[in-house]
Amino acid sequence: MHSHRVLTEDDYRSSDVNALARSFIGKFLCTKIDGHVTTGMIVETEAYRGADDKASHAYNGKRTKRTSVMYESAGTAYIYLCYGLHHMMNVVTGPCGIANAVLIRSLEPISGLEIMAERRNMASDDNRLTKGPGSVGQAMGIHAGMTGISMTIPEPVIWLEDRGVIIPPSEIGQSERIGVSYAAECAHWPWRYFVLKNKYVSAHQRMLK
DNA sequence: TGTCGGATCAGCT
DNA sequence: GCTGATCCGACAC
Repeated sequence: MHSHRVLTEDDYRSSDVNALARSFIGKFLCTKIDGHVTTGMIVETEAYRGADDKASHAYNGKRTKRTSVMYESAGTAYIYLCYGLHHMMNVVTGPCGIANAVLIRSLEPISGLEIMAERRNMASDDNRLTKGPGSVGQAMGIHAGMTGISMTIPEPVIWLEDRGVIIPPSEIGQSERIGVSYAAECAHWPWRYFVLKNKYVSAHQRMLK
């Protein structure tokens, strides 16, 4: 119950990015930046599949300076700037060279609430502290300059932990992904996973079930 | 070299 | 519910 197992490359290597996105629900995202440790339990994720997913930055094998990180080994952090101000935290998954990724959209804050609140310029009990991917990046001190770093090396800056928390399948909801309406038929793929009724989950109104 | 728009959020109304 | 903030990557020219 109180084991804190850091996820290893094996935990990220499955080619089933949806299974991984679902499995990350209830895991813990942790950062240690300038000596400040912050952690939060993951309550919302989305899967992106490079090969055939028009919502993915790596759709159809697209490779640019930014997206080259997505082709790195499983357990690499892919972080990019969105709308010029939001730093989006993704975990590269799947076999090396397969550009799958899981976007971490929301956390339930667990520790380091004061530093999170300081970074967010809001009260530590505000439920917007780690709600939505831009908020997660800001609260955790994650920025695009960190893209490409490994989450599986010793003493990582960003990592995931399994703390033995099991979210029952009946408490996990599924829906279309947020903000990808441009992605044609892929926009409707139900590749978003979230903890039902959790107050840190974003965009409740778009839930399917 | 220039233009376009996005895997968003907070603060209003 | 609406809107401004804010900027770099991607691609057209």
